[in-house]
Amino acid sequence: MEYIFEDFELFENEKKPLDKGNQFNDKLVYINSTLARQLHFSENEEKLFAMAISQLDFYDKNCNFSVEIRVKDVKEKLGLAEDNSLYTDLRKQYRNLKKKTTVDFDLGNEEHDWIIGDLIRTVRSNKRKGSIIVTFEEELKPALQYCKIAFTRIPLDDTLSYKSRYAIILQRYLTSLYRTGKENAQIQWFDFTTEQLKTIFGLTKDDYVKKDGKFDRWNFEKKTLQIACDEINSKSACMRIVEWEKERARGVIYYRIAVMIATKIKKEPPVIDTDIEEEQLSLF
DNA sequence: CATCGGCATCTTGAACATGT
DNA sequence: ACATGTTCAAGATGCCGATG
Repeated sequence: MEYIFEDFELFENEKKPLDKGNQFNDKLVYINSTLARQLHFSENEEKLFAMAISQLDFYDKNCNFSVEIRVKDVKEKLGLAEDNSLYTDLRKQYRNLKKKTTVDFDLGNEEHDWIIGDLIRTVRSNKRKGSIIVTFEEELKPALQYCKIAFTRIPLDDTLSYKSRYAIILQRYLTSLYRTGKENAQIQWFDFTTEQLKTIFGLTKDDYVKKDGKFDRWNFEKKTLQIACDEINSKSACMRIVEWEKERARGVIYYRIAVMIATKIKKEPPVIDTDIEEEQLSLF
């Protein structure tokens, strides 16, 4: 599975804003998984990145790939303490974040074979103004556009409320697959092989493999999928994992995940009972 | 009897907090 | 800003019972 850039042109020529509508296709998912494999953020880094990229506007003609972030707002959203170490802590976190935004893609076009770079070029602080300026790498615009879609089509508050990064990743991925229909919040099923799920979660082949070479499925489920589903169900404003199950077909074990996403959110999203009725869905 | 999946518990290391 | 202590999630280990 290699990264393909051929559809980047499509996005360049796309007229409507990338973060409106539901323009996802298989290629997005394809690239998404490549990015997922390369971007391994901790929870806080996921949040800082999502906040930064949510401010990026590709349709601003004067877009200079810089976003100004109010430290006051970051502090509030992440629940950081107001003390002298605030800027020191943020400095450290942004430093780590920048390091982890290194991407390495095969281009395979006539001009270039591949490209290596950091999605974030610089991070500057202006303590007097109380802001931090994040500058993204202009040369990686296509990758940033995919990130923009993937990271900001889900409510920022969902991302910010999760403790497990697997919840953030799973919601992002399921959202990219989910087709919004006329009916609000229909249940849709998605199948993943174990290998696909590991890729989505940014795990390597060797993760959750016992010393004897056997895959540690129980721990894998409990520590990634189960935690992610539980967090989404208890905290997300718009997504519910109705259920997930294992299925064996031709020796390969599939995970089938039933998900529903509300596009119109009423005041309080209902809690999902174990056996949910069709009528209840329309309320959601 | 051997293998495998299910499970509880132990270990470790990264992230976070605290003190200097 | 750095060093040190603390916490907790991720991963490892190994037992147990079911299955064939």
